[in-house]
Amino acid sequence: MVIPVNQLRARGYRLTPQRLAILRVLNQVGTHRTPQEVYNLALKEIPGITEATVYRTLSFLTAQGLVLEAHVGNGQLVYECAEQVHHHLVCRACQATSMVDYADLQGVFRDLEQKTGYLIDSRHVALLGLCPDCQDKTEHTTNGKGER
Amino acid sequence: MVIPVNQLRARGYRLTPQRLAILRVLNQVGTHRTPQEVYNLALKEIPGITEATVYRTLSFLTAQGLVLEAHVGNGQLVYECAEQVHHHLVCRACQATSMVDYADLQGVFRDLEQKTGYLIDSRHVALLGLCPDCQDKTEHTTNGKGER
DNA sequence: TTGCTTATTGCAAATAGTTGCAATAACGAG
DNA sequence: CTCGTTATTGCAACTATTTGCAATAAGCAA
Repeated sequence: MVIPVNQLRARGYRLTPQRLAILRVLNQVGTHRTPQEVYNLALKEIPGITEATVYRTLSFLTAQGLVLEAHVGNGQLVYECAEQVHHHLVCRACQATSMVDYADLQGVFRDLEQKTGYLIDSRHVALLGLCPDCQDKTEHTTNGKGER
Repeated sequence: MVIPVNQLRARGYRLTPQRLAILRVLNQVGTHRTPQEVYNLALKEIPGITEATVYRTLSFLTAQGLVLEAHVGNGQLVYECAEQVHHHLVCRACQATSMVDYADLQGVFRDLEQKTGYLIDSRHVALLGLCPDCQDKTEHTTNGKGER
């Protein structure tokens, strides 16, 4: 993937080593990254980078549309590259995530836009649920705390 | 709305004044509440209640399905009563929210469940976008920072 | 009603995330 | 290449959220 250098500069923003490093980190792997993970990985490239910068850069990149932000499960904020439109299924028991490129969802969004007049830009929705494995496991202990 | 006292007790949990107060707070108004707001309101009923308890109770009630949790906009965690299945459209410019009781979304979820085997229990999805008003406003200044 | 078990709370310390501000450095202009 | 403007960073203080642990009190049984 090509880092959209020009996009940033064209909009009057600056292309700093910190931003490049963070983009590179997010490009490395195709999965979600928490701010802490991003920080640790970026630290290898930019030894002096701070957590504050990572947090600020992540929301900046999100605002610029270069990065997608999602709340996975319990409330963990995660980030990943805004390469293509896709969604996630997250198992609330085992935290497994599957990526869903679900065209139909887009269709529904489009309908919704027509009905409400909203312009929906959620290209990254995380849906909570139970994966097949955990459905089996929790069939008997519905409590989540054991039965005592 | 009736607080489902029995549900909690039946599952072996206890019905404490703190939990009742928090449920009452969330029942008072039909809108989202941040943990801080819940804390402030609960404080009026239970003078000694702590923030830790509020946070713990909110996630407890969420886990029990009595309360819905959603990330609105920027990453604010908000809670509200789990009265019925519905979703939200949140304008990322003016923070306006509209409630959507959108049966079609449920249909899509059902399809997804069939394809993936997941059991989806997201009954509260917040979709980000631009409301009609803000679309007009931002037509000219797409930057969000002025143009300088 | 009294006592017992143990889920839940409050407290305080720990961790996560945000923000103000002065110093730094990107990058366009000359 | 050098300079000036100002976006961005680092630092440190601050706010938000989580967690361990001992004390408390729900709710069952007698």
